[in-house]
Amino acid sequence: MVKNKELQESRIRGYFIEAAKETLKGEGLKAVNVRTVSERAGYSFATLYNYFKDLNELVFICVSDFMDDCETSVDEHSARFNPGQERLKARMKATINYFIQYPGIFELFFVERMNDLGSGQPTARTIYEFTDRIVMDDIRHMTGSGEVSSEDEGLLKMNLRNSMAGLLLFYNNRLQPSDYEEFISIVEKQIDLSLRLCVKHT
Amino acid sequence: MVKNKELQESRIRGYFIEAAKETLKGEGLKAVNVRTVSERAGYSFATLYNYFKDLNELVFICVSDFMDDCETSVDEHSARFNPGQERLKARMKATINYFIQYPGIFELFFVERMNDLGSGQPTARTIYEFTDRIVMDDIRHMTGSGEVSSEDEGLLKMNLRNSMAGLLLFYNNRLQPSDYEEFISIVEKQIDLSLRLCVKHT
DNA sequence: TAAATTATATTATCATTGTTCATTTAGTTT
DNA sequence: AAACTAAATGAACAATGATAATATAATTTA
Repeated sequence: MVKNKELQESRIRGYFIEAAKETLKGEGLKAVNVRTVSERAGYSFATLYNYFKDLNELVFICVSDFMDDCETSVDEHSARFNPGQERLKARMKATINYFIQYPGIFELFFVERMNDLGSGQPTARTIYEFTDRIVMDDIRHMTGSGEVSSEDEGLLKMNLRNSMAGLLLFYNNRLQPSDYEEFISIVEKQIDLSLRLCVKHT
Repeated sequence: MVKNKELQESRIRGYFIEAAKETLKGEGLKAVNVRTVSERAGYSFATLYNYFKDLNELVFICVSDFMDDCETSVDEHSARFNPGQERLKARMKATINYFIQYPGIFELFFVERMNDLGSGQPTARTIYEFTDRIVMDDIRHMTGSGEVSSEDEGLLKMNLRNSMAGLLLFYNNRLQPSDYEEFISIVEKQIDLSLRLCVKHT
């Protein structure tokens, strides 16, 4: 029966994916290697190659899982706000907090160049668009209500995207600023600044 | 004679450093390995360890060299402008162009986490401050002339720093946007936006 | 049910890269 | 020339990604 086989296969793939995700969340990308992940999944390292082309394929399957995770977390943290500026801020902060909580995932998303082959290209676009998707609804809302002009819509999105990536890059990779409190205060300032640029009469 | 020995040693160190820099500029961080670099320097791989603690030490010596390179290039490209807004823009663009020209160096500066040990910590701070140093003079000038309020001085610096890192991160690592022309136009927009935020009556 | 076939998991093995160490080679002093 | 010192190197090991041949388990067929 073909159906059973598919189910079983996808379960085993799932064990490897789960193991890779745990390792990424806990110890980061550097700790993800064929032997560690396979052992965590309960298989020999060679078995991994029966279910994935190579380690990269496995790792980048995790990317889309984490995107869903992150969006869910952001939705939860912003549900109590009305659409618009306040919710936008909440969503930005939730996104940043997600990546702070799991530096390994940030690394995976933004830092590790989508290795070599064509398999990376679509992933790259997905990630790029991910950041826009996080803020899209609220920016649309603000454009709709006239708070943001339609020329500024794209600029705001761009500035939020770039500065968020920059903030996380410096904080996660460089430990700068060194403590979390200070970092959060800088995040606030950066988001307010982006909004100040574009939002009329704040 | 002790002096001779030091000179000879520092020359040989220089051969390794030069080889590492060439490889970084040309093929990027991934291509830098003990054997490649040593061969390029004209020595066996083992010789490298007579002059450097390990490969990381060698690589991070390159960082400060490249910072100097970059600053020189930025100075050249902005020399014809008067201090202030226009020169600031020119310097930002020159910085971005430098890293576009050598994606491997960007990777080295911003992406590769200063590995593990304590040797990384000071380097991290140096790099963080590097971006500020690029724009410092002009922002000071604008504060002095009253174009930028003293509260906004820090915000402008922060936004420029973060958004520059973000822009390069997306462009270099993700090839997004895909062509250079479009990227440059986005860079223009981003810089203008940062300035718009903070500079009075532009 | 036993044999044959297929699917799955694993061990053995190789290639690459960073690193160390003992040995060789070259240079210097006596 | 012999003894000594310093520099350069090759042999070797560990970690990691990957492949392929073999062993094991499951399934089908006679």
